Order: sequence, then C-alpha cells, then structure tokens
Amino acid sequence: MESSSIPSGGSTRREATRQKLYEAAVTLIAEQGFSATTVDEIAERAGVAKGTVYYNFASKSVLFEELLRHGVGLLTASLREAAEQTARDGGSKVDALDAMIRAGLGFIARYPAFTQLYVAELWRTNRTWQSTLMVVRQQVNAVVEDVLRDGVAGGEFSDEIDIRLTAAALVGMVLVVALDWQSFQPERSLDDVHAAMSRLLQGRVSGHRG
Amino acid sequence: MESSSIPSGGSTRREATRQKLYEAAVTLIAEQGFSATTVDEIAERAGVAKGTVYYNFASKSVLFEELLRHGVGLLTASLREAAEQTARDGGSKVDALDAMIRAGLGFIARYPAFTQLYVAELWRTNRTWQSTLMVVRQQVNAVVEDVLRDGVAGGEFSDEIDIRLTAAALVGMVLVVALDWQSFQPERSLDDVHAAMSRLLQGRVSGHRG
DNA sequence: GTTTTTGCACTGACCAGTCAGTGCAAAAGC
DNA sequence: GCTTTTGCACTGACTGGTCAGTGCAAAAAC
Repeated sequence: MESSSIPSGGSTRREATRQKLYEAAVTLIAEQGFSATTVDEIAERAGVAKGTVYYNFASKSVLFEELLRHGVGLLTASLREAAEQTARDGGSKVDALDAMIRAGLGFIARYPAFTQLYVAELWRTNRTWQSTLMVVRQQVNAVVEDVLRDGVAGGEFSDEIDIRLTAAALVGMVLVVALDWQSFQPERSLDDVHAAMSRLLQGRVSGHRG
Repeated sequence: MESSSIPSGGSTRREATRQKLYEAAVTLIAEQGFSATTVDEIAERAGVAKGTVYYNFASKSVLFEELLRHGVGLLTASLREAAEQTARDGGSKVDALDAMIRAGLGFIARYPAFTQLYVAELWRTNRTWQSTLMVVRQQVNAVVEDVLRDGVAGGEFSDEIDIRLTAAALVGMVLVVALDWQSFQPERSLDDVHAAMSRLLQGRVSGHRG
C-alpha cells in the first residue's frame, strides 16, 4: 500500500532508504499499533536489513516520532495551501473552511494509514512522544482557528462562537468521517463525501433552505 | 482514577474482582495502548495476583473485548435514554440530537479513559477483536441514525442529508471535542462545552441569526 | 576510499500464559 | 459439636518464547 506512504523530497540514497522505512512503518503501525509492530517486520516490509533501520534511526521510537513530524508537516501544508488559495481567489471564509475540508479529505484519502495512527495516538498520555504529538496537534488546529478568527473579525461568523472548540469540532468531524469513509465505504468518491460535508458545514441540516 | 471505570450491578466476589480488573485495564490501556500494557501491570493496579486475571478471563484479549462490550453498552443505553426522554417530553428531533450530544459529553466526562481507548482502536484492522469493534461501532452510530431518519421522515431535516455520514460526523464531533476538552481544558464545565456545541449543531456559525 | 547496506549470530530484558498449591466458607458425614 | 470434604476464588513462582538493540566483517554503491 504505497498509497499510505508519506513522500519527501530526498534525493540521496540514505533519504530513499528512510522513505522506504517510513512507508513500511506507517502501514504496519496503523494496523497493529506501535508496540505490536516489530522492527524485524518493518525492515522486512521495507526490503532492507534490520541493521539498516538502526543505521538510519537511533531507535524504534525515534523512527516513529520522525514519521509523525513528517506526516503532520504535509497535512498542515496542505490545509494552509487550501486556505491561501481561497483567499487569493477572493473567496469567503466559509469557502476557505470548505476548501480545507476538501484538502483534509484528500490528505486522508491519500494517507489513510498515517491518519489512523495519528488519531490512535492523539489522546494518549504517558508516552515518550507525547510532547511531539502536542506540538503537532496544535499546528493542525491552529490553521483552522486562524480562518475562524479572521471570519469572526470580518463579521462573517458570529462572534458567539468558541473558536478553539469549533476548530476541534471541525477537525474531528473531518477525521472521523474520512476514516469511516475509507474503512467502510471506500467506493464513494471524494466529491460525494465532500458535498455531504459541505451541506453540514453550511447548516443545511435542520430545516429546508434550498 | 475510579472516574474512568465502568460500573456494573454485580454482587458476588467474582463480579467485584472482574470490576476491579476492568477499572485497572481501562486506564492502563487508554494511556499506553493494548500491547504496551502488561497483564502484570493490570493485576498490580487491580490489587490481585496475576493468576486471578486468568481465573476470570481466558486471555488478555478476552478481557479487553469484554471491556469494550461493557463500555459501549453503557454508552448506547445513555444515548438512547436521552433520545427517548426528549420524545416523551414532546421535543423536536433537533432537541433529541442536542440531548444526545449532552449525554455523549456526560459519558465521556465520566469515562474518559474508555473513550480514549475506543477511539484509538476504532479504525484498526487485522486485530482479533475487530469484529467486536465493528458491532459495537454500529450500535453507537445506529442510535444517532435513527433520530436523523425520524427527523427526515417528519420533515424536520432536509431529505438531502446523508444519514450515515451525518451520524458519523456528529459522533466524531462529540468524540473529538470531548477528548480535547478532557485532555486540554478540563476546567470547563459540561454546560459550557454543551452550549458551544449546541450553537454548532443549530448552524449558528456562519452569519448572525440570533 | 568513504558511505551505506547486508547478513546473521547473539544477548538480555520482558512478558503471556501455566500450574501446583493456599485460604476459606459452607456442606456432609459421624 | 467436631471433623472431613468439596468447591470456589485466588496466589505467585516458573517457563517458553519474543523482541529491541548490538557487533562485526564483508559486499555494494557512489
């Protein structure tokens, strides 16, 4: 499932090996969890020797943490890009949120394993990589919060809304809907799922206003 | 943290021991994950010998599966109760959803560890308890879907909505918001969080209509 | 000729599951 | 009454296996 991998712009041989290891690790850990996944499995799936894993990463945990940072970097870049593109096109803030939902769905469709693993680890405590996770979570939510804040400032959104909570709710909605989509109705198209979520976002649930 | 435990109506000695094991297991697994949690740890935290765990449960996985079933049973009962109470009071379907959101938040506040563990495992595949999880997930979503379906039938909701997806989105919203609440802003009251979510539900985000 | 990878044997910690035995209360036998 | 037996719940030392991480010499890649 190379569809679950996280690409990078590396060009050296070492970079390529690291990339293969990320790809192998992300699917295995998503399926089985961190502790249940062995380094031997990761090496085998990546098609390298076990020693190579340790030549490239200090430990299993370090490999995992770098994987997390790498993946979240891609996600936030994708969300920010969507928001900025909308701004450049003169779209409203609702349009920006809508574009971000689409970008989020697209990201999850491309990297379902990464998303799965992210969600599974997000609210755990007492783990070595907890601080990494906190930073990374904050980065994702901040992108959404920024759009909401601008929308409130510009009068487009009610100033009664709780920005932090609303951002969390939107992120949660997208995460859960996308994972359910990938897991249980993978035949549906992105457009289809996106359209259904747009309807929700624009409050066209209760009452008929179309 | 007995606040994270799942109570039951047992009275025999054995039932009490099982209860202690659930309480111990749920927090440990929520914090560390299933594989990283040892049976010795569970036994120690429960204040029993390791052998007792195996006297009461066939294996570590079976203990976990029974824990899942037990917890989800409580959650669905709580949601259904909220929906029925609203119906008895002659409330609308939006009111029912609102009551279910409150019930969901209340459940998560009472059993945060259980919720954490549920979310972490929900989209994993290739695990022995995957079928248990599918059943259990379906039970939760079905409660919400039923209310949405009734709402569409009664003309209260647009018949354009995708019931399955909307139910997933609502559940996801509540899960993620509640976990963020518990993890990062535990000082906020249930009423406060619930009010913010109600505003979202009623589409009072974009535009001022108050 | 330097960097990276390979193959593979090895170690030591850790852990799920087992099993022979303990404690105890209530029934059965006398 | 008192002993003996039975069944249940529990105990904790022990075992067999697993796995992260190491060490190193030789090959491959650049």
